[in-house]
Amino acid sequence: MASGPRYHEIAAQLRSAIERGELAEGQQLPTEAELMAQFEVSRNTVRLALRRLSDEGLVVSGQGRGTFVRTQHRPFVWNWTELESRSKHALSGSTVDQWAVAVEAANRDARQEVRVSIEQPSPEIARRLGLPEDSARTLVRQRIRYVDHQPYQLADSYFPLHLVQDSPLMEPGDVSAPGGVLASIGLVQVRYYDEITVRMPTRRETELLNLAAATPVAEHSRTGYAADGTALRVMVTILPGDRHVIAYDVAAD
Amino acid sequence: MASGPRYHEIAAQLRSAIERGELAEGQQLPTEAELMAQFEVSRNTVRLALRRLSDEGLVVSGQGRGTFVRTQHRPFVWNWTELESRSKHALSGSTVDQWAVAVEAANRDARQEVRVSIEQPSPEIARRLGLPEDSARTLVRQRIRYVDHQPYQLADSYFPLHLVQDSPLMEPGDVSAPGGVLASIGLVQVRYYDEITVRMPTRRETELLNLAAATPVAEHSRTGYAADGTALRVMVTILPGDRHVIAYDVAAD
DNA sequence: AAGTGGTCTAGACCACTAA
DNA sequence: TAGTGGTCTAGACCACTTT
Repeated sequence: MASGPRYHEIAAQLRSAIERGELAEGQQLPTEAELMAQFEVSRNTVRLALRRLSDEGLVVSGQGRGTFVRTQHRPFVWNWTELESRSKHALSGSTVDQWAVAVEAANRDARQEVRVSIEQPSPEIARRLGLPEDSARTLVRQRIRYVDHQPYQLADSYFPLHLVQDSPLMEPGDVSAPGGVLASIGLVQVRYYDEITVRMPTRRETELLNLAAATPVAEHSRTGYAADGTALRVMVTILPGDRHVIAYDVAAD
Repeated sequence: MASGPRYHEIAAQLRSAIERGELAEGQQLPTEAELMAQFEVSRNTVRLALRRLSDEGLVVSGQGRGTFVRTQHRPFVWNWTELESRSKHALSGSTVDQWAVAVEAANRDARQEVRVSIEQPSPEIARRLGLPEDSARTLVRQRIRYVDHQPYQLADSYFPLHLVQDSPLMEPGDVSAPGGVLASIGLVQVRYYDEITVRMPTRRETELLNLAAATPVAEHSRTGYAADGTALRVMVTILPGDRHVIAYDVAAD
């Protein structure tokens, strides 16, 4: 049996039941009391086993409700090769955010809360924007984005302040323009550099995004450059793993 | 104080000490016995607090050793826009795997174990390769890749069997050729489609990659296409979040 | 009101690491 | 050998959801 700890074995049996489909998605697992009786162990041992499954993202527990096999969100595919050009080539002159366009194209409800502020950039942001660490100031647009009224992602944009002074970007609330807001004030991005890291969410992210236990996030940061190589914008997006797929099209040269 | 559970408060104090740098990277936290005395709680409560920090990826515990502030690996940046062309344009006619080239360019030791087999593809792989789900057969090359003798990533490639029959790809062990192995047998990839998802590792991945608790992974799948639109290859790479950064260059059109 | 998981206690022995 | 975290027990009360 090569058993190891008791709770590993209990977790293995439950995991196997889930993988065989014996416990279907969304179905309730036996209660802790039932598992105590079934395996003849203490409650703590049962809870260790359930915790192990929860750490693997297989189950979720709710106080007063029970423990359930985790259900998959329908993930949203973000193709970062096309995302920006979508709004640029949009036929309508609508003043809707490009993100909202993509979401509503999938027949889902899009909404976002925007907070605008002026801040001294973190060393990381300053580095990406090619700004001096000390004196620089950035315009920050922090958004919380909702799809079908569920929090979906965080997206914070950083602009060198001197480039966007007195532009519409400093207005609170959604802003947009045909061809993109940056372009409308003469700042044309010709290329992007994207970096993606994978990590566990911070407590703040867990609360803002209402994340279930054991839900990792992708931190996607896109730096946009002008033709002369100047960095115009950094956008840092926090994408919960249970509701996003990140996609790219790449030409082999 | 808005306290909530006792162990949340204990975790918050320790977290704050870490963020302030009072507890530096790699430094040992107070032992569980010390924390019991300091906060006047039972051991279980201390362990709940530590577990909370461990779930956030902030600390790691080792039996018999203690609990320590987690140290950052030096992450490896994978630029998927350039990765494939690197070997294609390589000056040397060396027979080294393109991945190994990239790693050794960073002055690190690269090694991989390769297992070759012929399998019926999973529905997901069959879909990506555009093969019928039932009858199809694929050549599978499963690799475990090591950097400086530490497991680093898993990379499984899938080829439609009829395309690579009797080719060098069916040899076990490393294979390569100037310009790429696929190209050397007349299969030229002109574009790729990449998808990235973020999730917790399976138990198997945890063990193969020797992952610390609360280490999420990126699952990167790249499908390569010929000029006529035929899918030639799917490569699924499992990248642990604590040692990888994924990068892309994107042209704004 | 009954039943669920969440928090917490007090104790015990075990497995592993380091001195 | 001493000290660490890992596993496990038995019991209690609390917070929340459902009926």
